[in-house]
Amino acid sequence: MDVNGRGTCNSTTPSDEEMDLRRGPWTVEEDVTLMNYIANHGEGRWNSLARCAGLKRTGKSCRLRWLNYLRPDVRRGNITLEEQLLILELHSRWGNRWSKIAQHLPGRTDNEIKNYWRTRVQKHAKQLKCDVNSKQFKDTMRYLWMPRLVERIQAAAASNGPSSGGSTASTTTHLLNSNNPNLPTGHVILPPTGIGSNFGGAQVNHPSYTPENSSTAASSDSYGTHVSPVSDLTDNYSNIPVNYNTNNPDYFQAGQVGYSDSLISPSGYYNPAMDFQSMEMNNQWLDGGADASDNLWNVDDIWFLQQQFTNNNI
DNA sequence: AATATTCTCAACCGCTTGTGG
DNA sequence: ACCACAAGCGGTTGAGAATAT
Repeated sequence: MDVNGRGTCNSTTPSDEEMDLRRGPWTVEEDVTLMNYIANHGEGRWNSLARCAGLKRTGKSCRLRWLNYLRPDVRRGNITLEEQLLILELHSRWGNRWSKIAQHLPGRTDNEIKNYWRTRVQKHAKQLKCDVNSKQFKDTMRYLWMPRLVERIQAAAASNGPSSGGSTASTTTHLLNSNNPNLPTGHVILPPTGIGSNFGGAQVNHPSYTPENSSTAASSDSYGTHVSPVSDLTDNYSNIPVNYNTNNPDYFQAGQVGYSDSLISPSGYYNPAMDFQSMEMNNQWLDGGADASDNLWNVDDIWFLQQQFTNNNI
């Protein structure tokens, strides 16, 4: 096979029938052909690239294969805890803007992040019997899941020691810090002390969003994609005093924007369908039945949620 | 061991946006 | 301003793998 695109490329556009276009999984030969062609000619102009390379594929298919699989800087393997945290955080800002989120996770593709969200995050929402786009679930992510991830990252860092690579406390801090180049500017989340939100009577200052970014988060994008109404959490609450009194003080710092809305706010976000009895029945939540990397909540978390829900539902 | 069910992820599809004539 | 085409994006599907029964 001439991997150099046969020298001169026929510029006519044969029909699909003439091309006898292939579909489905790529073969090793096709991968090699595509990689060699791009190595010699660069990427772009995907339709003509496919034709000139002698690939019986659509340009779209070639582009996707290259971007999601063959590109040398594509990172494969499990999503790390830090990456999970970043995905959750960025999704809370931008919604299903997978490509935009992927830009902040070097080597990860939008497809991979999208798959992660669907298979892991939506699975948890399903297990909780609530909608993944519900405020209830988003708050649960923000005030339980994400802090839990931070804990685990820091625990891993502590056990690995400061000199080890990968997940270190400084890495975590870096990821969460506004100086992190992977994060949008002005981004500050999960400082070490203080919790402000009214999470079950305890007010929690929203950790992640400033008034300026909340306005952008609230807007819908040009695709009409749902964007997390994060600003709903911050709007109108900037003057509410901190009144932290939960037994879970370590996750969010007072400051930034006051935030008093909650899972169980008087506005009625508590959903009785979020049934912790059933959660307990589902031992995945309690005994590690799920993959360890997914099992972000433990008995204490669930007890905490139950207490908060109970106290505020009287 | 056989079968059913669930999970994962690569690939496709349809739509929107960008660009050049 | 309009059209055609390419590129990009997010949603969805389906085959194979993994796990449960």
